[in-house]
Amino acid sequence: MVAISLPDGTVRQYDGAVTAEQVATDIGPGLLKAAIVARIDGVLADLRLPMEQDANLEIITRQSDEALEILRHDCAHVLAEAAKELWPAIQVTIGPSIEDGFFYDFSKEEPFTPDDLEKLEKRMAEIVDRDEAIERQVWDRQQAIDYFKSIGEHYKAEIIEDLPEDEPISVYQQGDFIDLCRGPHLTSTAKLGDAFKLMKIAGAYWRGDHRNEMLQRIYGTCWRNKKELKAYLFRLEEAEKRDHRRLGKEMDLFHFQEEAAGMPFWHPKGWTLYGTLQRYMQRRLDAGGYQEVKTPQLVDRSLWEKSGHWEKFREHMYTTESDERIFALKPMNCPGHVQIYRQRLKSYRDLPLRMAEFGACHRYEPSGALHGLMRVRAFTQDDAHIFCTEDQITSESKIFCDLLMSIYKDLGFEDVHVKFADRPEVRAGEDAVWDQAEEALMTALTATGLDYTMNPGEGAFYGPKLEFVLRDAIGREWQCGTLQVDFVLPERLDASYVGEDNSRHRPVMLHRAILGSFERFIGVLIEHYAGRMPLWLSPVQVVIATITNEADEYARSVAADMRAAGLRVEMDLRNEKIGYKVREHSLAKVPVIAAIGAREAEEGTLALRRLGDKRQDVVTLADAIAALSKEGSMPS
RNA sequence: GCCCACAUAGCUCAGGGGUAGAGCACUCCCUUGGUAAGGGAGAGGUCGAGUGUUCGAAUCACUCUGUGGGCACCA
Repeated sequence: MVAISLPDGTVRQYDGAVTAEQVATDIGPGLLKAAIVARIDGVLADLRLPMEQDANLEIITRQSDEALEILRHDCAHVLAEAAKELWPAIQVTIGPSIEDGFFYDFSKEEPFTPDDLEKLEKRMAEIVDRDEAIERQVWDRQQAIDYFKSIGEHYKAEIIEDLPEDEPISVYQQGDFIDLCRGPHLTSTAKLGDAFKLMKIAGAYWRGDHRNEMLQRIYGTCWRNKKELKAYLFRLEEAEKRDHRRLGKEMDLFHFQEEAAGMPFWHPKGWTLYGTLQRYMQRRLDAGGYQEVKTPQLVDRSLWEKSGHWEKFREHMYTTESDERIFALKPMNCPGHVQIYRQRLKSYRDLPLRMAEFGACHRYEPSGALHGLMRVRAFTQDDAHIFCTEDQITSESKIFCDLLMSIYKDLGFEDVHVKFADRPEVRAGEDAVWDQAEEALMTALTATGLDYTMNPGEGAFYGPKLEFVLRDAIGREWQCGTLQVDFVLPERLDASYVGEDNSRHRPVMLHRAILGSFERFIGVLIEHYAGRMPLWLSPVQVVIATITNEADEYARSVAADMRAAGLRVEMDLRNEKIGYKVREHSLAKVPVIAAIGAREAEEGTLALRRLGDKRQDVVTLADAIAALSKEGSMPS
């Protein structure tokens, strides 16, 4: 007897081994139809996997998130089957589900064309219509390797060869297509449905290593039903409208051009936004006990050799020669800050010493890495280094995290993804030092109570780091804030302090940035707000738009009064209809339009209209200035 | 850096081996109109750069630069 316990507490008895599919059938046709996969004793498995002993069973239906992942994974398999049918010589490699969809990497002589995507989609639909049963088989390791080699699937054979010895080799067959896969999968291709779409062709290195050959990756999206697919495609379209590169142009904030690839030209409005953000940061850092400094852009290579950056990053540094010496444009501020630190003998009483700089850095980033403001070659970090004792690491880290979260909140970011990146394979420093650094940082992170995920092996070469990650309009992740513990640089650049015991000690350096770079953060900020910045950050806070020329003089005096109150104001006295002006300034994302005509001029009022709002609010000039100044001043 | 695609007016884009087109923006004129486009006229381009093929190249080929999507990289 086999007893199958279901989530609602009921237990079903069977004479012998039974499959989840059978149980679902017994419960009802509705459940069977919706069933995607089973969870047997907490582990996801095929619906047709026989349960030979008592088990806890949960039928995962189409509605669940886990089912969606299975659908996407299956969709990848169907794509691979379609590709094999259309191009028999193609080699299939891997095809996992990912956020919103899946991809599959192929090795193929001729590149895929956009037309191929249509052909593939059509063939995939046919495979779904064929209702091919998807069957799991467990093969002998060598048999599997031989089989995949015999059909020319050398990548598959390589994957099996690299699997742990004790791992069972499971393959899935649908129609004539057999693929190595851990599963689980649907019972049939028909269950996939029709809510999928191939999105784009890309290149990707085999096993993610740039020394390997480049495969052709096809990305697709897959959903439970057409309605969800349509909603997703609509969401993408909407997100495109928030792209900071597009808004940067539309709102006249910045531009790029060929002669300075990866280096933004900030226009007046963009620079106003930048400046406002910088003043805000200055205020917060000042209140946080930081001292602001400024270090040289060009520094002799010898300093970079000492710091170790020359050896590791020389290819990515801009250099210039003068007086037969080689100078590098600074790619970072740390060595400069250590020079300032070293200028006077420091005591333990000086620590923690928090040294901040809005440091303009240049890095020759690989051409393929450039991406609007998010990844540039010239950028300004809101950088700071905290020189402290080992005992102070945890408390300083905690203080920093709190400051960062408070600033992010002011800037409209409530949910921040925190990652803890620990020791990389190639690193400087003893393991004991790493143990200590990681533990101190982890203690601080735990103390903040923030949720985090691990990012194994992704720490800096000199120490572990926290990454504060924000997302852009289409969900791409960008690291903005960071906190790094460093025992190495103080040693290399000989920073020290005199301790209570009257002998010399090495301080620890905490590298930290909150925005990361002004460029990237502003890029994220624009997308986050879809260009509709809060009043205090808006480059233009109010446009005074006249309805007729008769109001011109009043408009000028209103503008003067508002400017005197510190508001950023523009006037629109053009001979255009008010509807035209409203449209234009709305498209430019100006938060407040103050319309004035003869009536307002007469009464000393303004007709205020908030961006996107149909209503207008007629208020006196004095009230308007009081309210807007309050709302428009930066958070403190 | 690697794979694929793209580059035409300030912007968004159409066209395509025989000397360049639209809409918006811009300039001028008319219009002074109460909340997301009033009307008319005009000006504006070595079709990213270079080399080649051709009687002829913006169009075809190649190289380069830049951009987009990925991958790799990210002190």
